[in-house]
Amino acid sequence: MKSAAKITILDVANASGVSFGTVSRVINNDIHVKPETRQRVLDAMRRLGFVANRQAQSLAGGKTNLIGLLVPDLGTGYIGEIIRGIDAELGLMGLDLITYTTHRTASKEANYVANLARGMVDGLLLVLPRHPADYIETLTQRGFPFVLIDHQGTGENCPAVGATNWQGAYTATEYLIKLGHQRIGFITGWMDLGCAQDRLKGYRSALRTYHIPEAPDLVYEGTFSQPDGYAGASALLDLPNPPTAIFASNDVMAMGVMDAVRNRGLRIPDDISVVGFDNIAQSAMVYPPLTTVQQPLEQMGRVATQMLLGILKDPEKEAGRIELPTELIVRGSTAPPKDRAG
Amino acid sequence: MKSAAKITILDVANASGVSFGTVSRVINNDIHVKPETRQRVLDAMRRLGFVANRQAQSLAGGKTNLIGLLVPDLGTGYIGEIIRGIDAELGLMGLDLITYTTHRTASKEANYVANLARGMVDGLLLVLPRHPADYIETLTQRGFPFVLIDHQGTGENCPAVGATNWQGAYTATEYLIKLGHQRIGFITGWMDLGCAQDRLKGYRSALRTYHIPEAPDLVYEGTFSQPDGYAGASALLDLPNPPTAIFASNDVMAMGVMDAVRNRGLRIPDDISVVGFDNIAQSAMVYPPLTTVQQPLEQMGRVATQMLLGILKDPEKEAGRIELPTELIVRGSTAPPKDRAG
DNA sequence: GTGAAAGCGCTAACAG
DNA sequence: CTGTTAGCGCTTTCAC
Repeated sequence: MKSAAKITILDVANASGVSFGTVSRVINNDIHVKPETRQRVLDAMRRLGFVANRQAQSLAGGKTNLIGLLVPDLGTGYIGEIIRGIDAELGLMGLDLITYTTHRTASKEANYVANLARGMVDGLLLVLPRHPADYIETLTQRGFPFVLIDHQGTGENCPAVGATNWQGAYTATEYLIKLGHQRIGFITGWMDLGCAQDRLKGYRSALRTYHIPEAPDLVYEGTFSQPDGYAGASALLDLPNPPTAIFASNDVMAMGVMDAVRNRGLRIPDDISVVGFDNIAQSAMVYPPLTTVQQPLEQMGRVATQMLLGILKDPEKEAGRIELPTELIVRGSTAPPKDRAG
Repeated sequence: MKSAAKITILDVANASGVSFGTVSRVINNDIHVKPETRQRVLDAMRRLGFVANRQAQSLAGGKTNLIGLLVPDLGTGYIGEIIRGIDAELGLMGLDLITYTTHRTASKEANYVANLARGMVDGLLLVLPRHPADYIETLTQRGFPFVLIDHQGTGENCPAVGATNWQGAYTATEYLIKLGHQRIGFITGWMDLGCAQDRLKGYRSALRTYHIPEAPDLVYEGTFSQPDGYAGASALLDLPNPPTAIFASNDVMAMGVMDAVRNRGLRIPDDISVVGFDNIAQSAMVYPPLTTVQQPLEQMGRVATQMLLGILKDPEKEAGRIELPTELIVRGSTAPPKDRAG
């Protein structure tokens, strides 16, 4: 007997006494096959354990039924949530997802994009791309379908879904101000990412609205990772006139902030209020539970996928940037500042 | 000008004045090409923006240079760590990784395996498979290379890497016993997974070693998810004679336990000690930091990948199960029981 | 309805 | 060293 790995439509054709063209029709649910014949082929396929070779299908057919997803990293709840949304939408359409991790390496990113766009997949979903400029032009001009997720293009108008980062940061800062905080520390994310820039802008706008002077030393530049939160908080608390609240540009950094605050024997929220951004699952689990700005991550995945499917169906369709709303989630890590409360 | 998406080796051949066979040699770093010719081809490739079509390469060449990874889920730090290890090893060999998420659906799992094993990838890495029995036999008999990660086969002897789950659970339980705990609650994981079974067995063995009677009502069956930790802890604390320590089969459930404990106004570790398993990044970040059993997740990814590469190179090579050591990490969530300490 | 034939873009012998 | 020639397994015309 032939190895199961090598069963081709030709074997199925022989086994069911039809030409291999007919087998192909059965595979592709072509209507022009007599039900009886179809059944015979189906039986043979099952009996032989036939599985179509995708490489060959795509090479011949020109499409792969595969969507490529490029993510900087996994293991942060952040991406997992987005993927959940993508998977859900894709599953509905019978498309499969293949995920690539760039580990924040711009060269890998561009390389993957080149490969994927070259026959591996039908469309691309790019989460938090680092240097999209490197390849977006190429993608666009060759008409390859793609959607950016959580990227604030630097001018380019391309299909993208994000969240209202500016608004979220503004609202959170405003909330701290209304609580009575005047000195609010801010820890940024990767400043080459639009979302990080927007959060900083939102923070600044809120300060301006409430006529609070911006102190440059209250802004610490981080990279969205936990140690940055720790280092940032340490630096801020070392200031001659330290802040009474710290707003980190994501939850992971906020965890680092909490750690640093506690390690100095200060209490949250009594001595220092802490606010994060994202509302990842852990933010409700830490102690005290973290006040944060929620991003609708799963929904962002869903919407991005829908956009991509739309472009796939009608390549002419113009798709711009969609922004989903953020929401302030107040939990236990924030309170009025001590000097005012006491 | 031809669209960049359609540049084939034929175009490159024409542009550089050689046959397309030579272009293929250049692509594959064949030694039998005059340096001068090679350079000319390389130049043409760059000029035309040529990228080889992977589908065609695999169809013709019989290999894809792609490794498939099947995971139940993403977004738990657990998998992210493993992937980091896999990526590192694969990167060294110039292989790419494509990740599939099964969302714990057994049918999806079997389906993906069938597809992947059929030309999509050269080898398969399966993390925490749910129903490997469904396809392992097929995979084995057709000689398709694969390695299971963190799966305790139910009898089958196939390539796998895991951790010393029994030992880890034994050590942690022993530690609690030596602290003075006599009533130790245990929350299991998915009991159809070997690792979950082993952890339960390790817990039981430790109790037996120290002649502590096993109380069946102290064992709560969970599914590795946070709500289970919450529910399990709630059930255990409702017991007429509640435990003084709770050992959850993973960190995520331990977070749920901590939550439940706190919500009842009890203090950790003063009133209740809590222990987890895995040592995910967050376990050091929660308050109090969690005592847990560390699994060498990244290393598991590395070792599994090395095994797979070994099998890929020499299919005859027999590979069995490898177990990597676990280690107890003592942090702030454990202390002697109150009645004994006080 | 179904068979036959022409590729999809590339690798891998085989000649020279 | 380089050109030539078969396919890889499948989709898609085009006939009948």
